[in-house]
Amino acid sequence: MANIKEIARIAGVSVTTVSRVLNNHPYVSPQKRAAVLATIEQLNYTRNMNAVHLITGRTGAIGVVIPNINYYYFSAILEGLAREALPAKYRLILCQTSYRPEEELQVLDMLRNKEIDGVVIVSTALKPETIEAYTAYGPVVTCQDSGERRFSSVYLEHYAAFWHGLQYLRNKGYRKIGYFEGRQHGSSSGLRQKAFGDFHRESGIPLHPEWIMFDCATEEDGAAALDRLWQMEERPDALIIAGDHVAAGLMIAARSYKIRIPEDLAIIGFDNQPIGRLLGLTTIDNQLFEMGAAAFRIIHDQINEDAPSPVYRKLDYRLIERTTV
Amino acid sequence: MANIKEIARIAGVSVTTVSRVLNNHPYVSPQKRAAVLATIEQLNYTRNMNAVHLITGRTGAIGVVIPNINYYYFSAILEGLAREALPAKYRLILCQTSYRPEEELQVLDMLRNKEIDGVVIVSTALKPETIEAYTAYGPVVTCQDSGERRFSSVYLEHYAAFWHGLQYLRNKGYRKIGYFEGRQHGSSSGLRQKAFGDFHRESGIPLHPEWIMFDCATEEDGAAALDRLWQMEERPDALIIAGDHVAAGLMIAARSYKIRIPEDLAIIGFDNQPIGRLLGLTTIDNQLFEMGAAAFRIIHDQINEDAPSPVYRKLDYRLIERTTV
DNA sequence: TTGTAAGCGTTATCAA
DNA sequence: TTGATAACGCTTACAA
Repeated sequence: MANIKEIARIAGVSVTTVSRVLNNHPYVSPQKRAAVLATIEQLNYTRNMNAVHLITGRTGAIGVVIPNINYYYFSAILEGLAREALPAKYRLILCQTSYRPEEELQVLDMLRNKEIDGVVIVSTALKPETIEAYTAYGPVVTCQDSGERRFSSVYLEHYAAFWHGLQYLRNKGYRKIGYFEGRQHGSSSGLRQKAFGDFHRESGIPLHPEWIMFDCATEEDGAAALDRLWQMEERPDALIIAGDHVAAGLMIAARSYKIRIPEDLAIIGFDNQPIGRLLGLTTIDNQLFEMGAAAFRIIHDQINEDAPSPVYRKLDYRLIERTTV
Repeated sequence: MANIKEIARIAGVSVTTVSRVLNNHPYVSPQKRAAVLATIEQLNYTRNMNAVHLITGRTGAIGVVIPNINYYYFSAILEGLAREALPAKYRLILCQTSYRPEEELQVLDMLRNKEIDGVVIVSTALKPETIEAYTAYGPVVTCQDSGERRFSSVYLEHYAAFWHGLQYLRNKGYRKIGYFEGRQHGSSSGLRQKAFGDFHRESGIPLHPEWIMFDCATEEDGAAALDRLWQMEERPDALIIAGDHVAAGLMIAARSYKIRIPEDLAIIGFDNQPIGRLLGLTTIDNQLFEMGAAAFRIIHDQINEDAPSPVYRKLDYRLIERTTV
């Protein structure tokens, strides 16, 4: 493949001039510019971007740490990210980590290696301290609340949002509340668990630990959790479920038990997913698209600063009343 | 940041020796190796990968052209791709294109620019001729049948699979068949449409064009298409639906019409998605994970050849009988 | 087993 | 407005 030197030679100019044409710099006469462009065309030339990255110290790429692209929660954030990043001419390097720390560190190491200009951590198993150590190499944004750390974050107040949902159930008269959750140990999940505990304590409603089901990640997990619940002697009359798709699985399974919703069992979901809309699921919207979009905007701003201070951006939640409560 | 020269200077060796240590080459004495490693540790050094990419002409990255990560069909292929690529130490550069040719060309241009070592095209709006032009710059694999082109492909026989599904419906006694499809103009979708037409012609079953619903991409589209269908005077007694999630949306909506499945309406889906499993949806499995995995394996093999011949890998489909037919 | 030096293909600097 | 030439940070002949 031709390189810039060859273009220069054939066009009868210096490599500097070719470079200027390539980068739309001023101070190139129309004649030379035309000659260069013609030669580029003729030789079907394009730059070797690795050389550009080397000398400029920039790559125009953002690394994305994401546990699983298959789940709505993550893919919606990613979608928001992509919608902002691609028009801004940034590429996204995706790393699906399944919460494996080695994989997550690999992306952070890419920042160190200069392969990427910044990192967006959608969800992680890493400790905040570990992430902080990498901020020396470039901007890092997480999509979860990590407190006032030395890196930026865009986050939803999971504690308040969950509390709001529980309060809503209580106001509607429900006193026996079950809870389906994804990961047991996770930043956002931990906040929701705390809200669940604190709410019961403060409102004096007795908490049934056996009605808390962890590891509900898929529709089928939701269905299976209902099976377990319905084998119990005492059952809840309402459920709060992290993830509308899990709630959807449960609702579908509920039919075979002839459970009427909300008469026998009220349900409130989380994420405002399309499947929940279809099922009339009452849910809490948490602005997933905006989360991704905001994360990119922060990274983008910070890439051009030399010692950026971390930004903490809180997103609002919103209860969407439909027909399951 | 420190560079290889500085490491060499401080460790008291040449840059070559440092490079050898970095790349685990033989012929380095234990003493020097130790000294180099100690210095690397001490200065918290890592390579600038852009320089490595420049000199080696490799980047260890694969570009992925994917219309939308949010849809199961695509994300499942991506998942399969990631499962093979990441352990092989390849990174995936994801470009969500929404079938915009400019975006798709951008990925192919990255191949030209040496930013990536190969391209996997999950689904595309580009003409095969356009793609062929880029094979000069590196290996390209598509996940759809493009005929015997100058690039590789992993594909499902959509025509045969769809025919199989239609035949199955016919054998079960259904003669009034409707059809929900995603994109009207698409490579795989075109094959399915042709199968639908040919099947009716050959079997003498009258085809009702009004029962063909295009642009069914989401659960809600499936529900809406049922609405339209149920306003008609004459209705089908069976449906073949490209995409289990669309079928799922329809099944959920069917409840409010009190439609019994399969007594009033039989349904056969496509993709074997989890939501379909939950609903007992009869479907056609098309090995999406394997499709992604195979695509990577082909790319991976071809990266090391200098003039690789295209590989055409056909995947098997399988009808999964459940309860909706 | 080690080191010198020549690339890789760009952009940046500085002088003309 | 132009062009030599020096970076950028690494790998790899080739020589020792």
